Amino acid sequence: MYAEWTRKEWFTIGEAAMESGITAKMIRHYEQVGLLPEANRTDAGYRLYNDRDLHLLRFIRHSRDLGFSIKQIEELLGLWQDKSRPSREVKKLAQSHLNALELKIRELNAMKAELERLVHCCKGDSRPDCPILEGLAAG
Amino acid sequence: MYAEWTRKEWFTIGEAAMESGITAKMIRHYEQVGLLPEANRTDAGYRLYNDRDLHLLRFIRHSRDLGFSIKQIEELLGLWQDKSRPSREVKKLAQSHLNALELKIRELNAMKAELERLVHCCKGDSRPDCPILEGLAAG
DNA sequence: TCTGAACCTTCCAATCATGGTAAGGTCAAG
DNA sequence: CTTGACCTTACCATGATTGGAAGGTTCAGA
Repeated sequence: MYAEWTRKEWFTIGEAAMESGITAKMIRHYEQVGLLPEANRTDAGYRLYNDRDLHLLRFIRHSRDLGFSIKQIEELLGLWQDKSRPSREVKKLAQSHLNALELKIRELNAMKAELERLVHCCKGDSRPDCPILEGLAAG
Repeated sequence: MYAEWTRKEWFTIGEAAMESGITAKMIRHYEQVGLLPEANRTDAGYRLYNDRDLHLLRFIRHSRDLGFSIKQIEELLGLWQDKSRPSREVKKLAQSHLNALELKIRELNAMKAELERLVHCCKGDSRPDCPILEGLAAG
């Protein structure tokens, strides 16, 4: 046998967590709710992850970073693994999430605008009269 | 006694819900978690609300509409009822929530921008190659 | 007066993603 | 062989809201 450089084959859940940016806690959780397949185990019962698993974990992490829900990520994973999916379906899912994001942003911006209005009206000194409270009371 | 027009004195929880825009369910909940004082009751145990209570409920609703948390609303109510509060304190609370709102908006906008980028790259047809999935896999 | 609808009550549970704790098993290094 | 860092499972908590179940009350119409 020739000595050759190989990357690490198996990772504990802690290492997988470091690699993927998902906490060990959440990895176990994702497995429990069926987002992840059951992990391989050592004789002692420790979970073991390989490169393929890490790839999956990173996919999940990036999806979560974009705000997809667990249910949506489940769908994305299905599409990802289905090599014959029509990209139309992926785009539809992404577009739908994009719409939700935009709606949420609009809502938050409306809150922000109104709150800014109130905050700008309030002197913020030691006296009690406060347009913020008046605004909340009056609507 | 002279007959005089008086508005309704007491409201059931259902009527208070209609008036305030907070569901009866949530009114009970707010009472249970201490946001609201215990309501008056009929002999039969029905909750009864008067104009003052409705005023309070509306204050809560408007606060909630601006995205304040229950805990923050509790503080706001305390300040509202303290006629000698310095408006500084109200403004501080509002400003802090405003900062949180702005942070959240920035996060959502970052998600939106990245997701838009991916969506724009994806043809969304019947073929399987999909930059969205590739983007999620690559990060 | 009976009946049924529309109220009301309390309690318990689920959502979603995440974090925390406790009580214990495993493993490598000193 | 002990120590400390890891791992295991199981359970509980968060925050705001919603839902249901099981039961009591009120009120209008027949």
